[in-house]
Amino acid sequence: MDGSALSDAFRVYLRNHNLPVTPQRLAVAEVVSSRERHASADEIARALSAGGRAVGTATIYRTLELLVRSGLVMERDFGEGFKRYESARGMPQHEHLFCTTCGAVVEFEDDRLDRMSTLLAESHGFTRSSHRLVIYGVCAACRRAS
Amino acid sequence: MDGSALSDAFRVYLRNHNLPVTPQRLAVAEVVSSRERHASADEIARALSAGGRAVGTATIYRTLELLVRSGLVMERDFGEGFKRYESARGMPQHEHLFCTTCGAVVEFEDDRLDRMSTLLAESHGFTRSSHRLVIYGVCAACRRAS
DNA sequence: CTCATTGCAAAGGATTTGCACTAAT
DNA sequence: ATTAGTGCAAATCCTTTGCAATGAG
Repeated sequence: MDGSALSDAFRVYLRNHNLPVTPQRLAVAEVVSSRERHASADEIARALSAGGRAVGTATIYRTLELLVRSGLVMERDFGEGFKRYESARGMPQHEHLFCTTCGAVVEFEDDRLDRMSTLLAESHGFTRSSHRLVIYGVCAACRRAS
Repeated sequence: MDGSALSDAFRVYLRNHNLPVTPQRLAVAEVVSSRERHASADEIARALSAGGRAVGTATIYRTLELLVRSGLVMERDFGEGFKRYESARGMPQHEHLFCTTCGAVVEFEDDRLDRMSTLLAESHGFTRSSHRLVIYGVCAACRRAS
């Protein structure tokens, strides 16, 4: 039950900002980093409860806000009506494939998209800060099953 | 105050599906098509009230759902916490630039992105149905003002 | 000790739903 | 006449906030 890479980095971040390192904060960070699938606030709450370390809803949201602000976690929105969170890990900018049948998410990187989006923004007078691409479709498993 | 292109098409859609053509439905369609800026449900409600043709919130949402299902209107989400709607008009698939300072939205088309997203999906075993790209940045006007 | 965090419960904003009433066909 | 739509208000869902009790530094 040693700290994950994310919770270690979060600990450092909190210290550097003179913010208390609490077990709740570390627990939330650990759950986010332990999930392969992008977690929603509700899923994080359930995982913590299931592990006997229940954390209040407000604290979960407040911690997620901190994690996002620290740059350690990315906030995602796949149009489901709520947000999902994923560790920023070593993937600085990446895109998502979302299976509209089972909700599976596949990530991938593509340098061309990064460059292209910057150029597209500039050609319309914008200074690009980031972009978000989600491709919707049906994954191989679901296509086979149908 | 004759029907817009959108409300005319909506009328046809409703007839073809044996759904009643009501003044509320046409009014919502007209407001959506009359706005250059993508409208939120709330903005549509205000516009209708301001025009002396107030429509109940529930009806607005139910009508927007119909318009989306008909393919005449597209639902958009710029991460503001609510959805926006825009007439599908003659722009089949297009991308968005979102100014993080003033909220302005600029639309543009790019065939390469369409083709690229299909290929990217296929290379990961997905059958693409659609994609959504939003580039976040600062528009020329806001950059100048800062 | 002092000040920030926690958790609960209440508040909020967007969207949905139940239901008596009204209108379209 | 039938059948579906409308509007209101209550209900839901996700997220935020107020505040007394608690814990970190």
